[in-house]
Amino acid sequence: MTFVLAVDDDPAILRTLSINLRARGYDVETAGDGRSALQIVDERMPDVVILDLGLPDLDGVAVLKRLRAYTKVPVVVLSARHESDDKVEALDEGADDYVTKPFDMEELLARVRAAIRRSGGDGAPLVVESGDVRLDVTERKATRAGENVRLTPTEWHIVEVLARREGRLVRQGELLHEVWGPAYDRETNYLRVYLAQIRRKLERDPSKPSMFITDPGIGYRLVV
Amino acid sequence: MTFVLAVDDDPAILRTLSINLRARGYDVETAGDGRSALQIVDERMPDVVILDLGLPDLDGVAVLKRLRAYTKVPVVVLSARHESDDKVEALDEGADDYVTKPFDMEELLARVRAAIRRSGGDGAPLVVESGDVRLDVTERKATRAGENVRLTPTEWHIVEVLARREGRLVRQGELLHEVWGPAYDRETNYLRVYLAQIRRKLERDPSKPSMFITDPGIGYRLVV
DNA sequence: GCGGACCTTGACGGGATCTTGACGCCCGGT
DNA sequence: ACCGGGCGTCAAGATCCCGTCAAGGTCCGC
Repeated sequence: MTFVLAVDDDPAILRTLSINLRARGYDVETAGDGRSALQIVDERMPDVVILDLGLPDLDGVAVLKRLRAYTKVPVVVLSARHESDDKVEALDEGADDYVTKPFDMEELLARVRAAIRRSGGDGAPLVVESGDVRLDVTERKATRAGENVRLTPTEWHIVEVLARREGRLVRQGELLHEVWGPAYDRETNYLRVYLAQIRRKLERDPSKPSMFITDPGIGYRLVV
Repeated sequence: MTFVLAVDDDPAILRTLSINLRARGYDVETAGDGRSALQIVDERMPDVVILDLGLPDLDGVAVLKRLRAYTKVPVVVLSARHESDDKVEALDEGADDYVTKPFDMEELLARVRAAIRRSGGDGAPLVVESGDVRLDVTERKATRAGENVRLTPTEWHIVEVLARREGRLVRQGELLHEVWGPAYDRETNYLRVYLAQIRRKLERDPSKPSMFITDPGIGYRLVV
C-alpha cells in the first residue's frame, strides 16, 4: 500500500485530500502542523509527502529542510498563490514539485503519481566491487569470480546498509535499527551470525575478512 | 512503457479508460480539463493522447491546436455524436483519428494502437526470445515451439512489466502496484498464482523455471 | 440468463530462512 | 595466570515464504 502523508493546517483541505487519495487506493495520514508531520515521517516513512508551506508552528520550508536532512522522500509542495518566494525556496530545498492553491485535485493527483514514479524509478544504481566480488545492490545480484552468489533478504539488507556508506563505519545500533527495527538495540548476536554468513559467502578467507571489517565494540564497515 | 494521456471532463469515463488501458499494459495519466492536460504534456510527453472535445475550460479543439503548436504526438479525439462540426474541425487541426461516444472500448483501443503504430511507436517493439519461447509483448503474441500460447490480460501485464526490464529485478511491490494498483502491497499470493500460471504455459519445466526467476523475499526477474 | 474464461481468495506442505542459545577463542585488564 | 567482555561459529527449532491446488465469484459473449 502506497503511503501518503498530507500536511496542511486547514482541516477542510486535509479532509478533501484524504478522501480523494483514499478513493485511489492510497494509505493516507494527515498532520496539521510541522511537528507532527516530522513525527509521522520518523515513525513510518511515507512514499510521498504533500506539504503545505503555511503551517502554524514550523515554516513549511523548515519542515522540508529537516526532512531533507535524512531522507529523499519525494515532497509535493502546496503553496498559496502569493507565496511565490516560499515556493522557489522550497524547490531549492529539494521539493520535487509544487501546486498552487486553490488547486485542481486531478492535477495534484497527477503530480503525486509523477513524484512517486520518479522516486520509485532509478535512484543511482548502487554497485560495489572488491577483488573478484561484485555486489549490485539495486539489482540484488552478487557474483564472485563470475559465479552467482545467493544472499538471503536479511543478508542483502545488511549489505545494502553497509554499501550505502561504503568505507565508513556503521554502528551496531544503526544496523540493528535499520534491518530489524527500532526495537532492536542489544541483539548484537544477530549481527555476528549474519556477518559470519555474509563473509562465508563472499570473503576469500572468512576468518580473515578483507571486505566486511569489524570495529570491535563499535560496528562494521565495508571496505573496497 | 507506452504512456497514454486521457483527457475528459467525465470522471467515470476517465476511470473506464484508465482501467482498460492499464489492463493492457499502458502507463496512464488522466486530466479533467484542458489546462491540466497541457501541463501534463509539458512535463512528460505522452506517446498518445485521447482527447474529449467537450471540456470545461478550454475547448478540445483549442487544446489540440495548442498541442500541435509544438508537438506531433498522436491524438485520438472523442466526440459526442452531435458534435460533428467539431469533429471535422479537429481532424483539420491535426487529430489522427476520432471515435464517437458512446464508444466501444475495443474499437478505441484498436485506434489507439494504430495511432501509436503510425507515429513510430515509443521505440522498438518489445520482443523477448528464450529457447523455443517467443514473447511479442507489443503484439500480445506468445509462441512456444511455433505453437500459439494464450495468455490472459493479467498474465500479459505481468509479462510486459518483467519484459521491459528483462534480466533485471522487479520487486514484488512494483509488480503489484503496476498491475493491480497502489492499494496492493501485500497480496503476494496474486503474484504466486499468476507466476505459476505463466510458468505452466511457458516454461519447459514449470517447477524448475529458467525464464521467470524468483528472488525469494524480493521479487521476480525475466532472464533470457 | 447460461456458459466459459478469468480473477480472487483461502488453505496447505515443504523448503529456505530466521531466531535463539550455547560454546570456544582472543585480548585487555587485574 | 585468571577473568570477563566481545566476537565468531555452530546447530536446532520456529517461522516465513513460495509453489500449488481448488473453490467460489465476476464479467462478458452468446
